[in-house]
Amino acid sequence: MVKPPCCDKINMRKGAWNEEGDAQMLAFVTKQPTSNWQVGAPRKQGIRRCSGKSCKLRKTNVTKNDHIRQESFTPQEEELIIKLHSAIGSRWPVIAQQLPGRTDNDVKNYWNTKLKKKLSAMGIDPVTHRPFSQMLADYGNISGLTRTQTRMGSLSRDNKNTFFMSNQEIVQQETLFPNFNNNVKMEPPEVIKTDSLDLLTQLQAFTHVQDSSTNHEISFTQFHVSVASSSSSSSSTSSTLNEMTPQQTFNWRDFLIENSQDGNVNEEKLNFEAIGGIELVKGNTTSTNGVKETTEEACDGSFVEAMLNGENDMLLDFPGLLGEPSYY
DNA sequence: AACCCTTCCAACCGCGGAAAT
DNA sequence: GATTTCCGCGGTTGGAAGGGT
Repeated sequence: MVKPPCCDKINMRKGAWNEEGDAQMLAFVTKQPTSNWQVGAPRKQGIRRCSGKSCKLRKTNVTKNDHIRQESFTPQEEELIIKLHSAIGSRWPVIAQQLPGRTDNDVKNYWNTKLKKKLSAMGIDPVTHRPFSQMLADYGNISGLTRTQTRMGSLSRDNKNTFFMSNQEIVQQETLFPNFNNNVKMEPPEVIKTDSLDLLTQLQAFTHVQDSSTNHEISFTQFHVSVASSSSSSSSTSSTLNEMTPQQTFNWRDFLIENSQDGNVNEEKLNFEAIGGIELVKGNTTSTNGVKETTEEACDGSFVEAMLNGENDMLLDFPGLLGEPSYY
């Protein structure tokens, strides 16, 4: 047995909503719990729209004036959108979370209609956030690398794209985004402010991958993030940085590096989850008596996302990232 | 005034994963 | 486990509004 269809899509109304439909919809959604208007109930109330999907979207737009900003995006918001898109791609709900008063659709529309063109005009590919010239140059150099080297090379180039632009590109960006090069500088601040943008900048900064045809290595700069103790340690969701009070210092190096307890072997293990342009990777580098071995795999970026959301007890939520302390 | 072009944004479409049966 | 629907999300479309000629 399967679930009955909520909507046969016959006699359903499409296109713009009118006042009558809005009134019906609002009367319905204010009476019903959210779980009810996600299914077929709206149609039973005479609202001739297919499922609650359309109602939900319309409600978002109708109630927009109450809490959503109507003015155009500020340069600071533009910068943040570009940085976040560079880091996590077109995950608009996540990006919109970092922009109070903006919906995911607002951000998406702004990106598609304005920012993509702006970046293209600057000679930067809005998909990879790399200069077109560099992409063309790289296009001829794809052969000859192993799979890992190719991917790590990509990560490296993405970071170069973020941090090491040509003078011409920097001038272009300074013209269009006066504050943009706050992101370009490699050095993360020693003491971290508690807002998401800085967290992202630091995430980009801590993984600096050097790539060559013969080896690659991961390094980072030590710095600290101020985070608060969670008031409810068992829950990691819905806490925001604004609600937190800095109480303790978290050291990235302590988190990322596991040192061997064996005094006879000089070992350390570096765990990482890195933002690499359009890629997210996690893995670890084990160094035994100076011999390094790195494993990597694609990841869903949940760790990065948790940090962006200010989930201060993220270490408890990502035990798999640290893995079992194994040395070999 | 009429037409054309551009911009903006609400709404729709289709996909993939989750949930229900 | 298989099948079907639900739902969230990214991408796209189309109409309204405004500006230029």
